[in-house]
Amino acid sequence: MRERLIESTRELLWERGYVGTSPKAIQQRSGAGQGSMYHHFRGKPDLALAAIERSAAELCERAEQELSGPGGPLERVTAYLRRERAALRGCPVGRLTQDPDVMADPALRRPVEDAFARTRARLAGVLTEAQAAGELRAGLDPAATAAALIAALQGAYVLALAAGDAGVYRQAVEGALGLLT
Amino acid sequence: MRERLIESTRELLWERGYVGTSPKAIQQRSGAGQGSMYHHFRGKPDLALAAIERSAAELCERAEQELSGPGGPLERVTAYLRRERAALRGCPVGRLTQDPDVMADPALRRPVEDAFARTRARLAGVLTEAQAAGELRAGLDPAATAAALIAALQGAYVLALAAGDAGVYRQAVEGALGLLT
DNA sequence: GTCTATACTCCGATAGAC
DNA sequence: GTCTATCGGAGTATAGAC
Repeated sequence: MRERLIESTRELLWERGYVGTSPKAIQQRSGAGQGSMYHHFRGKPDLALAAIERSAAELCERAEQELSGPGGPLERVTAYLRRERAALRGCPVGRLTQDPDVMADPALRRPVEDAFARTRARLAGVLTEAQAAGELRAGLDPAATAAALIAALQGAYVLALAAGDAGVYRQAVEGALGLLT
Repeated sequence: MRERLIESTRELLWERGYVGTSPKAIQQRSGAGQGSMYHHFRGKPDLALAAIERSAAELCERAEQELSGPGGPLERVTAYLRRERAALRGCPVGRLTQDPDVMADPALRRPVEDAFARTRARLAGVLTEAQAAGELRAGLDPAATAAALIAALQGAYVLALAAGDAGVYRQAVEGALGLLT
């Protein structure tokens, strides 16, 4: 049951954010009762913490898969950027950033902060490799470029959601790749 | 009073989103009473519509100022990207995109959709000018590049919020400019 | 571990007096 | 135009039985 509660909370945080997710909704989706939920977790923030930590870890792992995968540095960056993502669902971690109650709680906020900091650093590292391999213009600042690329991904979700069209996500990603190569 | 209600709602939508903004909070911030609010507006969605339309219009106008301002095409794009923004407050329009209740209501959603569609188109136009002037690589797709740049801005807010540091916003913007020029 | 009962507050709105 | 009263439901939890 503990597991079902965490997964249901992850889904709801993704779909509706922290303020928009009520204990009752979590119970209904997971099939757990009131008592069960408060037995496993102290309350909504505690449950949210478990859910957020898992989502943040997943974000890092998936980035790591592509950025440490096979192929040359620029190829790996391209694979990372082009990965299939559910554009119209938004980013499960990036979304939390817009939630004042999450950002106001240091415990809830830390996993989000760490996930982006680590991914930015990892991407910057691969960009540095790309420069060393002569695949990328030497004049570019790897850290700033990494920030710009990850920002483009996060913003691509925003534009796709605004347009109600996943094609806009892909367009933005291809635009970023066009600038990079 | 009508005016104060709209402005208070704009602020609250910006800070806390649609789900996180209650009629009571609007009344307290604006100084209006229950009766006053429901006299001027039919309810929360009606008031939110007025607030969202104004914020969306403002987004377009400010973009227009820079993109139609003085200077060469690439210079105008740079001015647009580099404009001083309250990074840690997020984008008042982009934020709404993460709000399922806003996106589910066609009336509330339209201003958001239009604002981004128009800004993307306008920026693509200036990028085309830049290509014509030889200031920008001819191989780039203006529409995709415009989407990528606006996405980078929107995502820069996300990264800055995650890091709790406005410097990250500027870093991402400079990274995008580095790729562009 | 899970269930039911209970509590208190806030949400979003309506009604009618002034 | 604004105020107060009132309302049914949802949010977030605690207590105690099973």
